[in-house]
Amino acid sequence: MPQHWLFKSEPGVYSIDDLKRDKKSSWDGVRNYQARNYLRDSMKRGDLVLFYHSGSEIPEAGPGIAGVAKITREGYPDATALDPKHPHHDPKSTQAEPIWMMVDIEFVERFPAVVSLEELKGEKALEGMLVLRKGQRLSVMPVEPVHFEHVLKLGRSRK
DNA sequence: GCCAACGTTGGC
DNA sequence: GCCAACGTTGGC
Repeated sequence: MPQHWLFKSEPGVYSIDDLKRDKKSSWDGVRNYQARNYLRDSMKRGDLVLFYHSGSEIPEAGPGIAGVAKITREGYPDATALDPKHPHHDPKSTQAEPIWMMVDIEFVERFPAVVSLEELKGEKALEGMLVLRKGQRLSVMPVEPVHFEHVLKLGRSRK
């Protein structure tokens, strides 16, 4: 059984449409230990990912879940942390002992319209969902299967 | 090991 | 642009 996750991205930086265009992408740049542990230890090939748009600079494109992706490659060393010229370079991370991890994902589907954070908060069925917790800043987090299924239903039910 | 200072995230 | 929440850093 595949597990379920939620990845946050600022759509101005990388959106579901960018992923649709690219078909696949490496999920690099995560610099939080708890998130790193999920990337390194828990994510498996075939796991499904809710693609979340956060803090958009475009006011009418508020935060929400924009679509679905799938994990195609399990955790491996984050190349941006090892590259001295990269803005996300971390001198503490080395080839021999990499600190930060990334996974690869591929595009699965884009919802006809983003399921807004406001709508998610109003759903009884999503009570307790991690991303809805106040002060929840993890960029990568697990999602319970029932919550995942409910979000899918919401996302597919609109035009 | 405590905790103040600081930086970042992200909703509003 | 503001600010609450949180993680990290560094002085002691």
